[in-house]
Formats: sequence, C-alpha cells, structure tokens
Amino acid sequence: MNLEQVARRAKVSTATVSRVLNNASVVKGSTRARVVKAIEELKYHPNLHARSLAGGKSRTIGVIASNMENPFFFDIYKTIESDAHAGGYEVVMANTDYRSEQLVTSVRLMIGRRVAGLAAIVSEMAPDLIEELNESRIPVVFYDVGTPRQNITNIRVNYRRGIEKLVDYLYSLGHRRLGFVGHHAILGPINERVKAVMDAVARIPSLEVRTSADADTLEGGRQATRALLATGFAPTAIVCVNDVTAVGALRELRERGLRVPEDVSVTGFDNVKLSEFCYPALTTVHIPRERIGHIISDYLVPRAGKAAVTDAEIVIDPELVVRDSTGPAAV
Amino acid sequence: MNLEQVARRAKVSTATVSRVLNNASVVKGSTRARVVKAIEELKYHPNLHARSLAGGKSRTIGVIASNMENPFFFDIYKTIESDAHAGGYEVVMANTDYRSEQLVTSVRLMIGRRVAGLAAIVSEMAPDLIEELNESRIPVVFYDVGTPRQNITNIRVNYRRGIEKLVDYLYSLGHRRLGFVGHHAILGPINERVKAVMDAVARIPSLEVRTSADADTLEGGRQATRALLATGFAPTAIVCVNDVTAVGALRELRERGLRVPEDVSVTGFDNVKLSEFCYPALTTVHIPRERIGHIISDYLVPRAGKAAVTDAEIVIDPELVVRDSTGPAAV
DNA sequence: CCGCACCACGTAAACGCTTCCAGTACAATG
DNA sequence: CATTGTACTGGAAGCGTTTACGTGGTGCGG
Repeated sequence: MNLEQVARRAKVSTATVSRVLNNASVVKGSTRARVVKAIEELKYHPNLHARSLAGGKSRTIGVIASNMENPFFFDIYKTIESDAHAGGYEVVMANTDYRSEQLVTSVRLMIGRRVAGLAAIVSEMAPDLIEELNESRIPVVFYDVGTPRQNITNIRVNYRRGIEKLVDYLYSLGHRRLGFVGHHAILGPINERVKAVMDAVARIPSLEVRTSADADTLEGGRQATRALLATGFAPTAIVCVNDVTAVGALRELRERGLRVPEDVSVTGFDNVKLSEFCYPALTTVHIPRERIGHIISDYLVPRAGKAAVTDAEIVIDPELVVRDSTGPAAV
Repeated sequence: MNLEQVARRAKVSTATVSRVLNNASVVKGSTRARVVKAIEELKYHPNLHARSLAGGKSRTIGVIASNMENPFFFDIYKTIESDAHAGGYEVVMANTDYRSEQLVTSVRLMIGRRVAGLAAIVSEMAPDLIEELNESRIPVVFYDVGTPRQNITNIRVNYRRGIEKLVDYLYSLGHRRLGFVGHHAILGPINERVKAVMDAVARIPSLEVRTSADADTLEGGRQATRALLATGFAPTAIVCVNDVTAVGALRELRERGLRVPEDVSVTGFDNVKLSEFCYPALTTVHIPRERIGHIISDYLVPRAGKAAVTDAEIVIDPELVVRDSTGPAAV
C-alpha cells in the first residue's frame, strides 16, 4: 500500500500524490479530489520512515527522563508534548530508570531516529555523552545535569538554595536532628543533592543529619524511612528528596504510630499535585515544571519567528511552600 | 554521516558494514575490527528510518493509553516496555486524554510508523477505527474497548462484577445512599461503567445512587465530589471510578470536616500503589496490571517459540481489597 | 595440477517517499 | 499569429539502509 498504488488509482504521478499529502504547491481541485478519494478508498497511510528519510527531517522531538512514574517528570513531559503538538511536532519518550547506561542507549536511539530536538530530563550522566551529542548536531536541552555547549542548552534549579530554605525553616521550628531520605540515583556523598543537604546543615553547628536512600517510588520512600529509623537515630524532621518519597515516608511514620507533624515533621520537594492531596499535605519546595517544559519546547520546537537555539544555562530559584506536614520540633 | 562514509573509511563495502552492524552473516574478525573502529571514529549512528524502510520491519511496538498520568495506565505501560526491551523491541507511547479524535490520530501515527504491534489501552472508541486497523495488518490488542477480529485481541476486566462486589460489600455495612464519582470520559448514562453501577444498585431496591463526574485526576476527583455534595444529597459512601479520583474525594471530604470512614466511606478501583499510601488507605478493587501488560506483550512481541497472534477475548475477574476507607454506615 | 565447495566480501536493486527540473496546455499579451 | 507567462503535472534522482545474488580467493580431495 504505497504512493504508487494511490497514484495509479488516481491516474496521476506519485509526485502529485505527495503534493496533496503535504498540501504543498498548487494542485488543481479536481485532481486533488481524485487523489483524496483514492487515498481513502485504499485506506492508505504514508510510511513515516520513508517520509523522513526522503525529507531529511523528522518533525519529532525526543524526551528522555529518569523516571516517568514520578509526576515531576511527567508534568514536564506533558507540557513539552502539548507545545510540540501545537507546533505540529510529535514526541517520543524514553525512560532511563536513573541508569546512565540506559541513558546512553536512549540517546543513541534518539539520534538514530534523527529527532529534530532532544530533551534530557535526567539526574544521571555518562562521560562521552555530551561529545556524542555535540557531534550529532541535534539541538539538545538538558535539565539537571549536563554542560552548556554549542547546540546544548542547560536548565537547572538551584537545588542547594531550596534545601537551605527548607533547613532554615526547620531550624527555626526548633528541629536539630534531621533525617534525609534520598533515592538510589543520588546515593553516595559525592552527589550534588546529598552534598547540598550536608552543606546546608554544616552551616549551622547544632544541627545533625543522617541519610538513607532507596528507590524513587512511594515504596522506596517508605523503605528508606524505615532504614533510617531502624538505626536508632530519632530525627524530629525528615527531609525527603522529593514529594513521592515523602508520601512514602508519611506512611512509614503513620504505621509506626508517629504523628506528623506533632512527633516528626516531613518535607517533600517539587510541589507535585500529590503533595496537596496526601495527608497531611506536604510542606515542600516548588519547582515550576510547566515553566521548565515551556522553556524546553521554546528551544526545541521550531516556531515561526523564533530565535535560534543558542547554548545557555538557565537557573531556576525554587521557593518554599509551607503546608501541614511540618511543625515545631517535639520536645 | 552514513554507511558509505564508514565503508570508505574501513575500506569495505556498505554491505559489509551493514553486516557487522547487524552482526549477521560471517565477517572476518580483522575486517569486523576495522569497521567497528571506523564506526567509533566517525561516531556513526545508523539511521533508523532508513533501516526500517529497507528492512520492511520496525522492531518497535506502539502503546496508546487514555491517560498516562494515571498510574493504572502507566503500570501497564511499564510492563509492556520491560517485556519489549527484553525481546529487543522498542516502544513508542501516545496519550489520548480520553479523546477519541486523538485516538484516531495516534493510531494513524502508529500505522504510519509501521509498528510491529499495537496496544490500545483506552476507554474511548471511534467507529471506523477497527476497520482501519484491520486493513493495516498490524497485530493489535485492545484493553477495555474494542472488538475481537482477525489480528485483534481483546482484553477486558469484568468491571460490572467488580462494582457488584463493591456495592454488595457496602450494602452489608449498612450503606443505602451511594455517590458515584466518575470522570468525564465515561460520562453519560449510556456508558458501560455508569451502567454497571446503576445496574448493581438496581438489584437492591433500598439502594439509592447519585453520580457526578470530572477529569481523571486528583483534582477532578475532588471537584466531582464537591459537585456531588453540593446537590444536598448526603451519601454515606462514595464509590469512585478509580483510585486517583478516590484520593481526590478523600481530600474534599477532609476539607469539609467529614471523617472517612466514620462519616463517609470511600472506595477506589484499580488497586494502584497510591491506594495503600494515601490516608486512609483505600478499599478498592484489584486489577492485575502487570498481568495485563504481560498478556499484551505476549501477543505483540514476537518471541522464540511463541504461538501466533489470534483473535480472542480475555476477561479478567477483579477482586475486592478491603482497607481502611470503608466502615459501617453512619446512623 | 585441476576442479569444486566454501568463505568473505562486493554490486546493485529494492524500500516508499520528497523534490528538483522539465514539459505540456492554455490564457494573456504584443 | 507568434511569444511569453502561468498553472499544473510528470520523470527521475536521491535519502540511508538491507539483502539477494554474484565473484574472487582459499583449501581440499582426487
């Protein structure tokens, strides 16, 4: 079922069929009608592979994320998708599960697909990736990690600042023993996020902190919290790497009979919708996911009268959102 | 950057490069080494479009879902993805937002991509879709809606039975006034789900029910619940179309000062992970999402020694999961 | 020393589309 | 009536692969 068959049935050349398909150029009304009729009768669907091969372009942009299960990533994805569709583009998505090996695979896949643009919303990194991407000439936006380069734009939030706001707030409530629940992807004291917490705590001598980590899921947050408490360390507040893990923490505390925030305060990060709907509603740090999504699509989706892609670094300053999961430290 | 350039650099023909790329046929070790070296030096990435055009096959399967934001769909997606990767296949995903017009667009897109198989996990339907799909000769699995056909397999859960279990359980707890919170996609009394609720209730004369609907999100569940209560109708139990909307309902009730389950009972559907983590944990109906995912990939991902795709209808019987959001009806 | 099988590789024809370059028909113009 | 322009359509060359087929070497038995 190809152009030729349609052409034959409509008694025109393949060139003409192609023209009506892309409603480019001028095709006489009667001819166009014949072609359209043939297309419908044959239930013809153009082969997109052939199309982008011949055309040299692909009108699809790729989005790679660490964990689409986490609404944080999904919210960004959704915004990009919506913008892309508005601009006549398609989106293909890939998950890495925080594995840098999977990141490399996914990036290769996207390059192989000759995407028009690529967004990598990931916390992991692979050494030669930037080089490889640079070589491919594909416009790229990295969120979180990455290095600005020709054709590579960088967006990151000032995670450090967000954590500081959180820690200062908890300190002001009288908290002195803090727990930090992370996820495996950011395990290890070298990690930027853990370091941010350590540094924020280190500024205030009377503060003490212990960390724990598990998967970036509800269950992971629960397990990490359980492990943290199993050490005998009794934090008066638990800072979680994001809202999802915080909801996991909430459950573990509840099952241990600890009240939030009377006995233990809990904080999230991201300000995902769920953070308002869980109980108690989470004190968290807002990260403007829609804005991030729009920035990304501005860079990747060619739009009439838009500036060209340039290398740049964009830093977003997150802000504290106080809700019900935090309160004065227990005596 | 194409096969020819690689071939030239390795001083072989494009055929040989292709052979080492697909490590098919026998290529002498030394030659293979030269080619591999050239590939890496040039940072060559095969053009996947050309590949599937020439090969005639695509090694990717498509998944279309109504709302990936809802973990129910995502869980199924994840299972399919994992199975597909295990079988050397890629997956492309598309969202319909419950809009049948978008369903059509997505299906066309998938056909255009000449996917090796297609899974449609959707609650909406479009008239000519089945016909169009049938014409395309692509193996298809429908979940929820659809009609078995040559090359089309159908999976559905016995939603009706699940609702009956729920209603019977609530009745046994003394509930007589029920609210049903749906989402827009299933609005209208013609809908299968609403009908299932109506019929389940109709079996028991003393039971009364009112319905309401909004988006399939946390916020939607909340709004629908608000609308339901705003009518003055005071249900002693609220049956929600799924867990996500139920969590939304939970929040609305909490903000109105209604205790769950003392004042009002709430039930979800799907048994998504979140249903255990919210407070109170939801009484719900378990739908085996992983199993559904596996069934789908069994049908779509060609695997060594696997039976061919046949038309069939598979029905899954869901079971009740009682947790903390339900209790005896308030007097 | 010849012939044959076989291995390793090259040649070239698809795959289904886009698009440049011509070509035809016909109206408008001088 | 010849000339130029315009509107539409066709021919054919790619796009980057895969793959059937062909060919040149090598090793072996006879």
